[in-house]
Amino acid sequence: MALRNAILASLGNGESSGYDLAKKFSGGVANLWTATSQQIYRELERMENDGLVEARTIEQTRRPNKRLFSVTEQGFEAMREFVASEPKPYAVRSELLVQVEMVDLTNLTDVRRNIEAFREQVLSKLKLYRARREQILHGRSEAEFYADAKRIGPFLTLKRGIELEEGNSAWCDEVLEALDIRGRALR
Amino acid sequence: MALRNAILASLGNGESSGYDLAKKFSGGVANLWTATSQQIYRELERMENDGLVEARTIEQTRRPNKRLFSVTEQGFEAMREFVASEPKPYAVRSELLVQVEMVDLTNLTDVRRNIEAFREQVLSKLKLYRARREQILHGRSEAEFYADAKRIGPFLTLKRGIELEEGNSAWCDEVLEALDIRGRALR
DNA sequence: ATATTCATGTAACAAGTTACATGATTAG
DNA sequence: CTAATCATGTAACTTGTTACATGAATAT
Repeated sequence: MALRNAILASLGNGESSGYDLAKKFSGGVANLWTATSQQIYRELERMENDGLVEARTIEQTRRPNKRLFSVTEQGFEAMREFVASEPKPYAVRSELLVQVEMVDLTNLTDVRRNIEAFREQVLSKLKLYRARREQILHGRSEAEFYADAKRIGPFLTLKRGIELEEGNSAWCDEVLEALDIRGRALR
Repeated sequence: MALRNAILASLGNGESSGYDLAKKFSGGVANLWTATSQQIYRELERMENDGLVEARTIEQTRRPNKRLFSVTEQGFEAMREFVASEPKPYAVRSELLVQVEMVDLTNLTDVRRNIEAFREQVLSKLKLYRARREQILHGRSEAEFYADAKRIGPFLTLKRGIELEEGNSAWCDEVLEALDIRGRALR
């Protein structure tokens, strides 16, 4: 019932296929939820049975046919109910953090390598997010945007995504420095 | 196999009971992983069968007996293997972010209320984390700490926790301001 | 008096992951 | 010519969540 709401939120931006949603939820653009394509196809089927979304099939000649899903009035009602409820506390699961926690009990250079690789991923995500931010603002200041725009929700969540990755990036730098100091001290 | 590593990391700080671990993993102190007590008891049992941890029973008179778990040599070997492997990308699941994404399609005041409540939780977590930080540093500068301390891993992950909550706090303020502007513009 | 803390667990169910399957198309 | 993209799904398995159960001790 939780992925369900994330899918509704995403379909609020307009109809899309399971495939499109899967791309958004694969740790990519939408920083608010992660899910695999298998989960999404399964959940879309259930949501269709429950009347929260409806699909129209697009016949394609050179591609497999696709089904574009959109939110029904019942789906919008479900969103209103969800927003009126108290959200569950957020959950973070980071294997990298677990590895860093273990650094003193295992291997410093292994951890270092994983931090460096992560740092690269973070920086490329950040580039994407910032470009998307500029695209949405389209020259307006934030205050102008908040007053004028059709929708501000997706922008506000994008902002959290940007700050999260900026935090990740700064943290990587701090950890790398700490590991340097540590390495010198232990030698 | 993932909660397993988080538990090993936690037991690296010394033996503890399922109950103690459950407290740490219930979204509380350890910002690197969340799990319920049920998951933890189940996983500890499996880990014991697999020889990664061992338990000694403490007989108590006025409390139920408790079992204190500690990492075996096999457990340490498992940690070294894990640290040598590439970590899976982190997963975030935040119902609040999903609600914010929906704000334009539902109800502004409901979202606002949930943000305000979240902000309070964030601030009290921050207070805890910062106190813990000072306690660990114990008057030393970070550089001194990195060179001297027995373990730096738990401190480095705590730092990410602090920055994460600072980010949450700043983001709450921005969202509240955005919703204010929005509210005035829509009136 | 009542709620919270300590301390463990079982059982049922929901959600998430991994592996497999298909098959044409287009970009490098 | 190889890899990636488009587009959908099924099946098996592993995790995570919720509900229930027990029962004394201590804090409000």
